[in-house]
Amino acid sequence: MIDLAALRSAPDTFRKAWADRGLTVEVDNLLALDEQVRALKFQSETKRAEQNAASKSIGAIAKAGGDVNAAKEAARLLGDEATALDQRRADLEKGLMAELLFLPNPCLPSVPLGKDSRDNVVTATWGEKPAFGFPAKAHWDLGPALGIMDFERAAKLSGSGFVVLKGPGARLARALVSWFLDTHTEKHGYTELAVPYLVTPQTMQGTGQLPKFADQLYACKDDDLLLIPTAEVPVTNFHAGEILDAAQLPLKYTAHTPCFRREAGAAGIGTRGMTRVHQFDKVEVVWLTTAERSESDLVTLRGHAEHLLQALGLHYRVLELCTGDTGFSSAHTYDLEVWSAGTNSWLEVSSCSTFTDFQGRRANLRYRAPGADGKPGKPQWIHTLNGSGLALPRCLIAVLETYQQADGSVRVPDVLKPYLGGLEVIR
RNA sequence: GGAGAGGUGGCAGAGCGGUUGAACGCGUCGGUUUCGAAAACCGAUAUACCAGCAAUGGUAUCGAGGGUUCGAAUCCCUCCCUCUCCGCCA
Repeated sequence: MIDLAALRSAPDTFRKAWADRGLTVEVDNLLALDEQVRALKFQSETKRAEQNAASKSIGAIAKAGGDVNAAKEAARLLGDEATALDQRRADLEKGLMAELLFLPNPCLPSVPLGKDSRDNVVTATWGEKPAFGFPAKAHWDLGPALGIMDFERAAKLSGSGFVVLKGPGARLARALVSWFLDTHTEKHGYTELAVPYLVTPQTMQGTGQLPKFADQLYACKDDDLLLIPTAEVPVTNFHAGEILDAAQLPLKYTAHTPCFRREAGAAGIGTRGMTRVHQFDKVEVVWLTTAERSESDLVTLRGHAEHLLQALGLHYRVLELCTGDTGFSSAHTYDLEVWSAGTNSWLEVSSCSTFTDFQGRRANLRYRAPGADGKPGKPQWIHTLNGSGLALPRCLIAVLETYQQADGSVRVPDVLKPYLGGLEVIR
């Protein structure tokens, strides 16, 4: 959620920021609505103050044994007026909020301008495309042939967009999760969380999935709970409503969860195999930090995700997303894309973003730092960051396709061997 | 799921429907004292919004939402959560 006070003081900045995202926002309407809300609020509060004063005097009159009926009637009228004004305020404000919740976070000024993914900027590339002396296969051929990946039986269980991993395939996925988590907690200083996969609508709103992206979420309607599309949701909201001590920051959390996504409207686009499925595992990293350091922390966070790809020996590139392709809640995003040798294409395995105070405001995440005079300062909004570290299916794809051999077997990357009981080759 | 108890400020814990935004205590911060510290004493210690240069004033918030009333932390209803016992269950 954007800051209404900021919108008031610099409407053109927001207008331009939203235009850069390809969005036309009727800023003047918002401001007019805001003005009405504020005026009504002032009026109703003034009335309420008069009523409170009147009520207070009734107590004194009654105590003195006087007649209280006239005063009661006067107070009742004041109360009715205040209620009427406040009702109008509440109606208008509800409408205003409903609009605000649909407005995306402005991108930082440094973000490259652009319309869509074609305008994203490649800022770095690591490693090289693996060279094979044979035609490289895609994972949807390699996996089933090795007997570690079963799409047909998955479809029998759950329909399209699901996969069953089997034997060494299942263990390889588990190895990746374990190694990711161990690396983040032991080398990068993260605290691991194991969180609920079902959350309330309120929680979804905190990170920005609701109200705008309801159609992408699986909902358990009988219980008013939704399946998380990413660990970002429960982890970022973990401290929702709290005022943290500045000395605690930054808080760095990592969590492994399955992620559930309806992928409505995505059918047919890069959906073959397990590149885009309705349920996948992911290790996420989340930072709660301050405005002063959120941008530099984003680079650090991205480095933690990159470290994993490098240690796995996977060829990847870093994209800086343009204004038109940056996600709704994000102000600045780097994507990491790994090379799929079997399909000659790049696959997004991580998206690292700073949300500035956008989620902090929605989730009511604040911190307090000592002021210049040493006394506790005013609460400030927390800046949130997150990144995949990393998304499982596409890492699995990249590992299989990168480490495949002529006979269809797959070598196990060195860092994962301890997690696979020393297994060298999946065959 | 059934029965019961309860949800009040950072914590602990009071609160006849009427100067209660909320006692007392602890904690925290500032000051006095001290060579320094402890102890003691004094004072200050929620959040948001609105008006104001500011001082300050106003409104709201005692799990959430409704209701009764001139007035609700206090009464009523609904819901949520926590705890205890029973049932069920990985």
